[in-house]
Amino acid sequence: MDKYDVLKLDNQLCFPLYAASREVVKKYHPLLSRLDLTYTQYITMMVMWERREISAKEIGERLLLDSGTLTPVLRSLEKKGLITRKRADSDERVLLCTVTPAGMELREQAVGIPTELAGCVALSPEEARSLYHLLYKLLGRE
Amino acid sequence: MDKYDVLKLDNQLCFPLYAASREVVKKYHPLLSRLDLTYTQYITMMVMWERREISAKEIGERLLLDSGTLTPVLRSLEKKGLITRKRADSDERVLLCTVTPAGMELREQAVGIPTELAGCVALSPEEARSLYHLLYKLLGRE
DNA sequence: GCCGATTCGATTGAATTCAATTAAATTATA
DNA sequence: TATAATTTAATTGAATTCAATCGAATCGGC
Repeated sequence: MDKYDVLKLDNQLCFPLYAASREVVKKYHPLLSRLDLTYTQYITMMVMWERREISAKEIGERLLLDSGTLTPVLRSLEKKGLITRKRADSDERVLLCTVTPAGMELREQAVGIPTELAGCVALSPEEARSLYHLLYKLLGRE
Repeated sequence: MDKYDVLKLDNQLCFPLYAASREVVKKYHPLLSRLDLTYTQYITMMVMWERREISAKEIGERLLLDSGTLTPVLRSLEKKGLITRKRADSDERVLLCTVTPAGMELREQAVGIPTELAGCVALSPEEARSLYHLLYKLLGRE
């Protein structure tokens, strides 16, 4: 036991968090490529399916993404015809995003993905619940 | 309760994993910038501090990173004088990385980081342990 | 109305991240 | 020994990711 043990990879909490996140996103790849979506585009569409019309700022708050990440994602979703982007009448600084009918249709093809992915995860339902709560606690959201 | 509930952001396990990973890496940023290291460079140096001499392939296995990510990281660490890169005599395909004296000295400045970061994390020791084990289980490594 | 502060989105630049491919070297097999 | 298969890095290309900065629009106090 020496003072450098705190710097061992196996003693880090952050590393498995970082690695697990990348591994799970990687598992989504084959499923999402069938919908021609990246993972970031997918979670953005999740917000759009829930809210139908929402400002770019609110999307960023929900996903914890800043505009440097979100701006190209939203543009790409608009280019695919899944959302529209327009300035709000009441405040020209606000970018309003609205899901299109084609965007809503995509939800039909996406509905199988969560269960399909759950099959790839080696956690019991209680473990998954426990992990979920710990992560939200880590995010300072409960 | 309709069939689209599985697509709600709040019902995803992957999203808080993805968001928490980015948030925690972001917390490292001010600490690591004092060492002129990015997070990826930091965990690579952790491996180097433990192993002193190791092949690029083994680093990738340890960090779950492929060569497309690792190659520029190793080059950058060499450029800073923290490691050296050379081909193995026994097998020219193997890239051997060795930590330099300057690289070992950097460990002295890094040793405070884990405890400094622990202060930013709102989890009790038991919760942290529990999260650690769940993440390694998710990674299929226990 | 006027001016400074704030908000919002876009832009830029550096670093990841990974799939897919290539190239070189080694090993295994006929 | 030839040839095929495998291993290991490197390269390429597309998409993130975020810090820092900018410009336009709005808001607040006077």
